[in-house]
Amino acid sequence: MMALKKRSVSATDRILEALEERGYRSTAPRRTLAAAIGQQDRHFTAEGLRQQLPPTLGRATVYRTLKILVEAEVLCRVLLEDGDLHYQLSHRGHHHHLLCVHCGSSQDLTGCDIEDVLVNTSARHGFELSGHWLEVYGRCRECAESGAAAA
Amino acid sequence: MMALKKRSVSATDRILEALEERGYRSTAPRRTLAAAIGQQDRHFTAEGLRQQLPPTLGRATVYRTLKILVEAEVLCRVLLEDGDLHYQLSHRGHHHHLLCVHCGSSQDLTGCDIEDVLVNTSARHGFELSGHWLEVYGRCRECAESGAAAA
DNA sequence: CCCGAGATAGATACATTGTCTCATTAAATG
DNA sequence: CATTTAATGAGACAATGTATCTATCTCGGG
Repeated sequence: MMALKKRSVSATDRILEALEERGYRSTAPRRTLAAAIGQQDRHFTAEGLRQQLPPTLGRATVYRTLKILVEAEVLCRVLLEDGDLHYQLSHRGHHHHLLCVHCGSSQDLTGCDIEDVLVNTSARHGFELSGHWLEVYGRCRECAESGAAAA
Repeated sequence: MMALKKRSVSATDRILEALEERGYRSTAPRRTLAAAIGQQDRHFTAEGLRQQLPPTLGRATVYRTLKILVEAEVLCRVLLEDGDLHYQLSHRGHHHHLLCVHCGSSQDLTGCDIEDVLVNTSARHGFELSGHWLEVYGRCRECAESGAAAA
């Protein structure tokens, strides 16, 4: 039999590779963290992640590592509608998220022309655009079709 | 002579009216707060505002009032590029901000078709859009023209 | 004009999320 | 395997906001 899934493997490995590429040492705490992050199938909070880790793993280590991984673009930060900051695995460089407010899933927003619209609109204001932050909230196809109560 | 400016007056009044409309009582702390907010010409933080107020005005009161005003849509929250949360007077219901990373000014982003793009793009993902959060960072016309160092 | 119900204020404890310091430990390398 | 230096974990500290509680103030009725 062939392997049925290799996602969790590759996510964990991708994290470890990113650390190595950047010259960070391979340590037991980081391997533990990488494995835990690789198992997340939703966006997660720093504290939520920490609860899934051995309590011997220091809080500072969790935050330090998350920060490194965001800088390495392996993780991206997700701002929920209520202002909560979550993290999730990042698949591309710059992208946005469609966040389902009902089931908590998220999809990457691809093939969109938002960047162009922003550039044009900003230019009309004489504004020289350097960056932006966008989060989109709503209900994913599954939740919409299952007739979940509207928000 | 006619009055040259009535902006600060109307901003303060607008805040007080919004409170009254919603059934909140007119109290001395709220009037003080409204006056202080009316004088801000930039987005501000809760703590920054507090420093401009008499220290007898409790911290909880500042936060409580800001929260009420955001709910009343008199103020809106602005997320800076570094993650800092600021507040500023809101002029319209739903809108976005062009935030100058150089001088700290902000303009409202109007006459844009971002909403349409979002609706269409989301629909392609089977996503039923209910809301979004967008902040745009860059340099305003003045800063761009004055040749301020690029970010 | 005063009273009483209920909203509000301020003080302060607490909560959350994250950063900093520092002594100790562990990884990489010759 | 010894040395160098990054990384760890514990816990103090910081920033920002919320919850609790009692005293006070506002507003409407009498």
